[in-house]
Amino acid sequence: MIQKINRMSLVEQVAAQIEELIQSEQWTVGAKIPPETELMEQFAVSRNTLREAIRALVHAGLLETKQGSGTIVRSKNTLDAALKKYVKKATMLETVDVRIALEKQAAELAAHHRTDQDLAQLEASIKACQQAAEQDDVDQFIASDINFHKAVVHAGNNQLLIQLYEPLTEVLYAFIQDIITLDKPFQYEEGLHTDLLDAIRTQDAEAAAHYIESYLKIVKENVMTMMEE
Amino acid sequence: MIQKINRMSLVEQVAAQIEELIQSEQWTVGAKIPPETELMEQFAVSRNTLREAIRALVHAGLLETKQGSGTIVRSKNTLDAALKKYVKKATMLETVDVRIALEKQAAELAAHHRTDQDLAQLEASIKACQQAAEQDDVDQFIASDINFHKAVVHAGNNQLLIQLYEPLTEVLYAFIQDIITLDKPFQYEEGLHTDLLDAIRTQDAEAAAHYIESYLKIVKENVMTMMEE
DNA sequence: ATGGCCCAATCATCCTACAACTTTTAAAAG
DNA sequence: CTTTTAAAAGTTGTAGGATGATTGGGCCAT
Repeated sequence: MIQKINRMSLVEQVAAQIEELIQSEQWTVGAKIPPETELMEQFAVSRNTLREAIRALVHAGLLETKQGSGTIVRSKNTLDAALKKYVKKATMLETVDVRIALEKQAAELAAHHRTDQDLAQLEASIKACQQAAEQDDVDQFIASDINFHKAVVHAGNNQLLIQLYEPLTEVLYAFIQDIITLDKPFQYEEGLHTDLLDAIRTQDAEAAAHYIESYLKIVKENVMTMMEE
Repeated sequence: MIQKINRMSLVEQVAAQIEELIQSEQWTVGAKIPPETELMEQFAVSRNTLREAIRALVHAGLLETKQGSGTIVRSKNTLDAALKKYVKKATMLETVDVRIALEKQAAELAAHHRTDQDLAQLEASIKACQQAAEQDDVDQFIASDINFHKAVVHAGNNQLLIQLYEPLTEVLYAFIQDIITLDKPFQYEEGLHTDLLDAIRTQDAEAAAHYIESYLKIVKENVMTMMEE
């Protein structure tokens, strides 16, 4: 059996290797990578070739270059960057509907697959929400609330779903902030969280999906009223 | 309010312009773009700068270069390429669960927002399935079936959701082929499609979600039995 | 300490040259 | 005239060098 020769261009090879370095966390997010001159030697390619590879990853959102300063690792994967770009362009209403879709499914999966560790994480998130609420710390509360929802999605144990969900949260952060601060003197209804937690704990998928739905229905209504203004 | 100075590099500017050309279909998918020498003049930048811009878009999956031949437009948007890459790496089980999440939500939305045009498209897809089934044309049937599900998602009228769903279908195509050809002498249960169509027509969101769920549960079970082998 | 200046490091852009590959053209062979 | 072969032209890939622009740190005078 004769195989086709895999003729990857040098640029692609270099880019793939750098991606691998980032993926394996040998180059960690936030860290500065070696300067061009050094990388030229290490990869044994010309300046042009190296720069094209780096530029490709910069455009993909994995790296960020600053003239005069250097190049740093910005993100671990491409999908995250691409999704963020798209979510930003989408309307808030569409984003919420997608969030409902993903989070509902995640909650059902969580009810099936949740581990003791997942439950502990969920409880910790709820406790953080309580504390933030007691101290009237709105920012902290939003962060904790989002952490709770992230924990639900993580408990679902579906990597692809997690990858898709993650970028949504960041975009929603600013929005939720608006709702809470604008809408009403913010008060924490703990029941929304604990009901969901109980459903996941007792592995009642149907109830878990129901609670997510009723919670996000409120969010959706807030979005729609905001759009009317 | 002080704004940051927008200091876009030449490469970014060129890349953005090319992306725009592709997005606006002035450069259509499959068509060959002008050679480097020509683009250098048009953008009034050096070859390096132009090449870095093109390379970024090649890496993103929008363009494809072949040495000695030229560069062609490969895809209209970045998300599609990035998602495909990720979905390919994900397990089939995870992919199916994500598909359930998106398609269920889309079906509910479709029940609310469907237009007469959407209904006509759904009916046409069902008819195509029937014809393919009568002629025992498996490939054609799978294509028609996928078209039906795409039509459902499109009827949901959520661009972000559509963007996320689209890449899943391609990956699932080959898989569905395996199920049908391998599992049993393939027979078309028209009820699955018509029930869903009726639910969407009568705007019964709950029933629509239910039919999607029961349909995809079968798919999921097939995936799980295949994985055991 | 503060502000201004210089200097080294680093990325940005441009240029030229050549190699590798593809397509077209034209010549040569039948 | 058709087919084959070879040359030529066109296009992308890689290399190396040169200069400009920006950043960050160190030095010095105030």
